[in-house]
Amino acid sequence: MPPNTLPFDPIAQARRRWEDEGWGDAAPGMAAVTSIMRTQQLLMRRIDEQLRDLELTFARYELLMLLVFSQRGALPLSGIGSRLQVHPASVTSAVDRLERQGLVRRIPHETDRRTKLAELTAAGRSLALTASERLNRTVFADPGLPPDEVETLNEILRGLRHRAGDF
Amino acid sequence: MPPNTLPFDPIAQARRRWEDEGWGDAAPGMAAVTSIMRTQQLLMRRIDEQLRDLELTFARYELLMLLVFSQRGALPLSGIGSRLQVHPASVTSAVDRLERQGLVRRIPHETDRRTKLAELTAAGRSLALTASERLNRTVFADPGLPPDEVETLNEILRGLRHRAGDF
DNA sequence: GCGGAACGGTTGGACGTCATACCTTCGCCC
DNA sequence: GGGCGAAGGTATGACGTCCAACCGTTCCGC
Repeated sequence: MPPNTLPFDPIAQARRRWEDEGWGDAAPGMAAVTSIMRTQQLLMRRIDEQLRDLELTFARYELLMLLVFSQRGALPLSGIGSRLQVHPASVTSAVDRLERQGLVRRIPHETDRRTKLAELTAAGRSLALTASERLNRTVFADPGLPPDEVETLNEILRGLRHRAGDF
Repeated sequence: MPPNTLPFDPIAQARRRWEDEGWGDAAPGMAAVTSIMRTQQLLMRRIDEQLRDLELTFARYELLMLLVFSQRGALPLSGIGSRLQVHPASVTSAVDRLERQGLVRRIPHETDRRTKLAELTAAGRSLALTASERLNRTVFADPGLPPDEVETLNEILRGLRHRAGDF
């Protein structure tokens, strides 16, 4: 991992260059998009670092938590895909790995023979809670922002996601 | 791509479940982190869709733009890595592809024989500008937020990145 | 000066994501 | 009720990211 610290803000610099180039109308949006990308990268590293010794990734953690909160402890793969907004092939791949790890089982749908459900195992449920406890403590409880900015961020991104067709 | 639109905000739902679980102190941060992840996913798709027929990805586009703005049109691979905050292996891989596409050339460093520079070709510079024009028009000029929220977002994320050691 | 530490880059492997193509099963409509 | 399109999953392959290990080069301290 590159824990390098730059001597300046690369995004502010890019924004100035955008303006110099005559792209002033697009400069704020460029900065915002780039900021999101970079922040995601930083957070993802921080999270995966916490999950590494549990042999989980954020993608698989999210999938597990989805099952934990799904009462029956089982969901059709298609449901997982639309809930997490990822490609069907990604779901297949994640469930494959979780199944190999013994955290999830594939079971047939009651009536629809096309559909398969991913069902949480006891080990899967237990590991999901361990991981949650750790992420809550080391990342979510202090994401790196004052509480009022966390809320502002949530509101702004909620609007963006809504307009982007997320929900 | 899953252009699926959910009938509710999945992050708001997750937040409520976090609170029900007794994790209220971590709930806002969890929502913020998850929002960043999901927003990045949406934006990345939107961008890659625009770049696809130029045979570029956002990662390679960023690398090209770095070179465009580097006066000499050339930078050491290590410099690219620390500027974009990506692993050296990722730089090698991106430059490999750009070189195959004829957009970049690897040239030796004047004095340090360990170092290689990635140098923009004429085709690389031209394609970078075409891609910029398109992204400015289709994404950056309207990222999906009102202008004041774009600025607020930029400020909040600037702080987060700073405290995360980005610069 | 010289020997070991640090640096720059590459390689190979793991994982996540997507696109495309394909198979099975379901559902609907004539 | 038969056929055809849609839906659920999977396989394959491309790309991006990281880690761990490695090689050659440079730097530095004794």
